[in-house]
Amino acid sequence: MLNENKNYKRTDYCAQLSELDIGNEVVVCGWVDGKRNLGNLIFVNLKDRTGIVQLVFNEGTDEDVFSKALSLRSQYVVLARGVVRKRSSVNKKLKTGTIEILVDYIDVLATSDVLPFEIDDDTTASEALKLKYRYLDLRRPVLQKNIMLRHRIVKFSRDFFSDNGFLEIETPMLIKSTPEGARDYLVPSRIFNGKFFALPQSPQLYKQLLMISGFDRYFQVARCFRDEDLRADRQPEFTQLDIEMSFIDSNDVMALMENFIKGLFREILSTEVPTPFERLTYNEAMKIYGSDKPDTRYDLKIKNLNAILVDTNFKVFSEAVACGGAVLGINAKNLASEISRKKIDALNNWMKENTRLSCFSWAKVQEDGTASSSYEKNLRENEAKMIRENLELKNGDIAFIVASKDKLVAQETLGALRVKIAADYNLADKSKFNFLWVTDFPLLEYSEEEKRYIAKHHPFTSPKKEDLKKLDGNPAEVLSDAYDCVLNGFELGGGSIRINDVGLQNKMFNLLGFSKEEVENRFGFLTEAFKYGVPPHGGMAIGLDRLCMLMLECRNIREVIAFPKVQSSADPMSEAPSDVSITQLKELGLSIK
RNA sequence: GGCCCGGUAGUUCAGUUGGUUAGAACGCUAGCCUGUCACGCUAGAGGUCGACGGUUCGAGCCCGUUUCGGGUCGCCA
Repeated sequence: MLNENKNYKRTDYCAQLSELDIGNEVVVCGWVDGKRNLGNLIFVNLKDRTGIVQLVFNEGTDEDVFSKALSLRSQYVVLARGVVRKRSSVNKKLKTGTIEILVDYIDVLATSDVLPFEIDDDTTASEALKLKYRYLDLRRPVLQKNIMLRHRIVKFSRDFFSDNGFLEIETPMLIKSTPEGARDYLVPSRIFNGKFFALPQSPQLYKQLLMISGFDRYFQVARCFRDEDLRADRQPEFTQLDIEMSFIDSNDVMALMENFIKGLFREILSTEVPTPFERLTYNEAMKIYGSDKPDTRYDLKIKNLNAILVDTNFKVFSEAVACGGAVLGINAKNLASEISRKKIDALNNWMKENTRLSCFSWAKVQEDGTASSSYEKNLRENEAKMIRENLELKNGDIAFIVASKDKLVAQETLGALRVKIAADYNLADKSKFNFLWVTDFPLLEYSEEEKRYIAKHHPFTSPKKEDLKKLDGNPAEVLSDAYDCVLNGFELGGGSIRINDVGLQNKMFNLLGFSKEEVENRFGFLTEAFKYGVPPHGGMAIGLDRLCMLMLECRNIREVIAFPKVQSSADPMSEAPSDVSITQLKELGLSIK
C-alpha cells in the first residue's frame, strides 16, 4: 500500500498549521529535528523555515509507515501526510504546541549523515566549524530568522526608494582600479595580459555618471569589495544601500534618509525613531565624545581641563597644555565602587594595548572630601578642586583624565576609554536606537606617511560653499559638505554633496597631489564627462549588513550574511581563495613568484 | 604588519607538580519502553591531545617553530 501515490504535494508549511486546521488532511515537508521513540509510540519534530510541527505514529499506524518512522534520523528530509488533531498535552514552547499530525503516509526524500555539530540556537560549536558547514549553520532558527528579516529590510528599501522616484540601476563589477581609499581586489585581464580590473569599493563614480546622464534619482543594493582586514562589524565583501540624487542639497538627502529609517524601523521592528536626527559637527563630536561616531545612549561626556592647568606644576598636564595639546576628563558617575584598584589597573593595561596613550590619571572622591587619586597629590589644592567641579565629581564617582601634546590623540584615547567603560559596565540602554548626523568633516587630512593631503571622505566630495576661498590659503581648514549617519556608536553610512564643477574637481585632484598625467590616467573618463553638463548632485550609502546587524541586535556581522568570510578573508566552506591551474595563469600572462 | 586569547572523542570542555589504561556532558549505535517534547532506562562504540622539532628515563602538560580560528591596533577614500 505504501508509495501508492508518490505525487503528494506539500499543502502547508509546518508551523503555519494551527488549531484551525484540525480535522484536515495535510502534507508537510521538512527536516527531522528530533525523534522521541516510546516503543509503540513515536513523536517526530518536523522542521522547515517556518518552525516545527509534531508528527505522531502510534498503534494505529500502518506497519510499513511505522517502521519508516523508526528508521528516521536527525536531519532526514521527509514528506508526511496525515490528519491534524488536537494534542492531549500542550507544548507551550512551540507555535504549533496545541496540535500534531497523525501520520498515515511518509516518504523519506533524503537521508543525512550524523552532523558535525548540533543544530541548535544555543549551539556552542566554534565559528570555524560552523562556517565550514555554513549551510547547516543556516538551518539554525536564529540565522533563519536573521536572513528572512534581512530580506524584508531589503524589500522595504527597494519599495521605499522606488516609491520616491528612484531607479535601481546596476553598475559594473569589473571596473578600473583607482588610487585612494581601500586596497582594491584585482582581477587580471585575459585579453590584456598584465592589466587588471578592480572590483568596486563602491559604485561612486558610476552613480555620479548616472546623474550626468540625467537619471536624477538612482539607488542600488550594491555589492562592494575592500581588500582590508576584517572586524566583527566588517567584511571584505559587503552590501551598500547606495543612493544618488540631482538638484538637491545635503539637507534634502538627510531628510530623505530620516524618512527611510523611520519607515524601516516602523515596518520591521514596530519602533518609532524620532526625527529629525540629532546633528553634531565633526568638531563637536570629537570634543564631546572623542569620536566621529559617538554612541549617545550614555553620557560620559568629555570635559576640557586645559584652562585649569595652564601653569600647574604637574608636568604631565602642563606640558600637554603648553604644547598645544589637551588635558581631558570624563566622570564615570556612580562607578567608583565597581571600578576597584585592580580594575583600574586592568583598564590601564587595556589602554596601553589598544590606544596611542600609555596611561590615564584617575580620581575617586570620598564622602569626607578626601580623594583616592593618581594625580591630585601632584596638583595645587585649588587645581584639584576646580577639576572636581568641572567634572562634577561627587562621592561615588570616578574620574578618568588623559593628557597628550596632540589634542586629537587625547580626544581619541578618552573616546575609546569612554566606549570601553560603557561596554564593561553596561551603560548603554540596549533598547534604544540613537541616530545622529555628524556633519562638517574636514575636507582633507594630512598623511604623515605619504607626506600629502588625502581626502577624508573621497576626492569627489564638495567643500562647503563658504569655505571655497580657503582652498587656496589653508586647505586643512576647509570643511566638506559631507555627513555621516551614526547609530549607537556605529557608522551606518555617509555621503556628501559632490563637486560638479570641472575646475574645482581639478583643483581638488591637485591638492591631493595628483599630477595632470595621473588625473588623466586614473580619472580621465570622469573629468571628460564633467565637461558635458553636470547637475548639482549628492547622495549617500548605508552599510546594509551593519544596519541589519544593529536592527537584529547581532554581535557579529556574520550573523546577517548568508555566506560570510572568516578573519583571514577566506571562506572555510569552499576553501577560497585557492590555487589555480598553470593553464589559467598562462592565459592571464601571470606567474607566481 | 603588531599585540592578546584559543586548538584534547563527532561537538563543547576538564585534565593537579611531567609519571600506570587521557575523562565528563551532549551527540552517535544497539536493546527496552503508549503521550513525549532537552523523553526515560540499560549497554556499547568513539582519541594522530592542530602539525613539526627539542628538553627528559618519560610530554596532552615544559621550550622553539609553524598552522588554523577568534578579538583588537594599524588599515577600512
